[in-house]
Amino acid sequence: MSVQVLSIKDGHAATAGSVGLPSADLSCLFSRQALERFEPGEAIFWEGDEATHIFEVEDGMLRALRLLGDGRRIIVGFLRTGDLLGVSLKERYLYTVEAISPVQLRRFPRRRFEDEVARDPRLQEQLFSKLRDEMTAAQDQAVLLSRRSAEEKLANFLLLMKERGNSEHRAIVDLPMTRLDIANYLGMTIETVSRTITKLANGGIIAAAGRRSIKVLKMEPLRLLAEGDEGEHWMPPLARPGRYASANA
Amino acid sequence: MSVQVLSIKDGHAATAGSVGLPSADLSCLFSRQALERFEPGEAIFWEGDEATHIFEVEDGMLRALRLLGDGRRIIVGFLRTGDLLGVSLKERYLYTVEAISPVQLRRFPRRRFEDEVARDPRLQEQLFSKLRDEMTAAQDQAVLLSRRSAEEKLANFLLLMKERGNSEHRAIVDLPMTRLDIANYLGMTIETVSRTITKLANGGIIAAAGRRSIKVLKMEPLRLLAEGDEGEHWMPPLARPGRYASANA
DNA sequence: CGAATTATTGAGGACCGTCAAAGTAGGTGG
DNA sequence: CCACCTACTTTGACGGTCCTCAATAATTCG
Repeated sequence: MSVQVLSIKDGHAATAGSVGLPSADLSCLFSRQALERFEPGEAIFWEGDEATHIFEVEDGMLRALRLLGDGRRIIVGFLRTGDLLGVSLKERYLYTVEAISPVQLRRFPRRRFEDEVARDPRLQEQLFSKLRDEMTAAQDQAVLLSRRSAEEKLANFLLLMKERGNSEHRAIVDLPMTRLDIANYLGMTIETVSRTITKLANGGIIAAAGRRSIKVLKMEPLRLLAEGDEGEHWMPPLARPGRYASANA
Repeated sequence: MSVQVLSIKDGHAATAGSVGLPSADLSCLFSRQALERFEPGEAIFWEGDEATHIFEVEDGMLRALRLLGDGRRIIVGFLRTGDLLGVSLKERYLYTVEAISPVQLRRFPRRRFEDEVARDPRLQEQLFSKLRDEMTAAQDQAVLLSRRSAEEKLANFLLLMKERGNSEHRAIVDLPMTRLDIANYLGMTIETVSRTITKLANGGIIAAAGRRSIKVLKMEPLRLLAEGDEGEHWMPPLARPGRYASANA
């Protein structure tokens, strides 16, 4: 396919593949880096710090957050095993990242990362793919936030966490983050998060299994709630209120 | 610093620097393409369409929107002169784009675009930069949507539109989009948008100059509103309610 | 086991969404 | 050129949802 290229940098000769595949995978860049551990609550970096490194999450869950002028806290995303951290940045990190559960990750200098990527079309392709995923996630959050009711938001959140959960076959959704994290991700208060969970539990749609995990009992009603098809299929047979937005063209 | 590398790919030799500037600018790719015109309301492409082209906006304003299952309309962004359209995509467009004002743009086949970019490190750099900008915009919208009050959201929106406005020196903010567009961008209703504008006007912070433009009279109060420092500096001297979110680490 | 943190539940009220109607452009045809 | 029609915007009244404040309950960790 493509001719192998010997890349030379700062006097160091770095083979870009030699015998087997070049650097078949972005992860290969990280695989030789030391494994670092972070305890829950610890920060990996802060919003505004100079963006010197890219990270790959080996294990655990993290939260990315921004602090507003008045002290309000906004969670812009949750990171899990396999996620790359810091690829979408210019000179400075634009959010703080903290460990939620015990975390293991590997770091790679941003400069070298960019050099390596610029050098290998396969890595380029993978990086673009990651960036597009991140874009999609950011837009999905925007869509999520513009959902109207608390129920709708939470239903969507649960489905999101379920899809990305490792135990794919089970109906158990892991929620390592606190209620405050959820609230700050969905743009509501912890009280409303709590009340909405209770409400869904009373409706028989979910069941709280411990505080940090939830079991989905009825998948379809949850999906319908998430799509905005409120009521109609579960507990209180409320009259369906009118529609929200109208098309205009 | 680092040794120049001649990269060879698929038998094509691409100079990474050579004499002059290769294709100095991403825009150069588009400059030879035919200029296309769209009238207000016309769609450039639809969500779900196969993503065959990349576009560069020459003139005018567009909206990018997604339709939810229940017919709700969500505006995920506004595009202006100079913006690239479709770079963050995989196989399919993930939103519909429609002209708001009369629009002129140029299109470029996505395949060729990607080839060209893969070939020239300078274009790569520029593309990454564009992608990062788009990322930042998406995240900023998420932050905007998680703002609490309508006033806060609208103040932020006005400042956003002002910054990106062409008449940088004036206090006039152009709003070519309808109230419905604004509402669907901020996650509220047209009535609330309208009421909030009236409220700001009554407070002497802005003045409506025609239907589609607004004059900012007092910059500082607007900034404070945008930051969540509500009241305190303008009309009704309300008691400041308690804080919303608390830190937790 | 006790202290601190996190989660749940309750009561009250503000804000914004809903429904409804009037007002304003803007455009087309008589 | 004005009348009329349509689309958009503004304003009003009302009710529901969710935020605020507050107290209690459940967990975690020393």
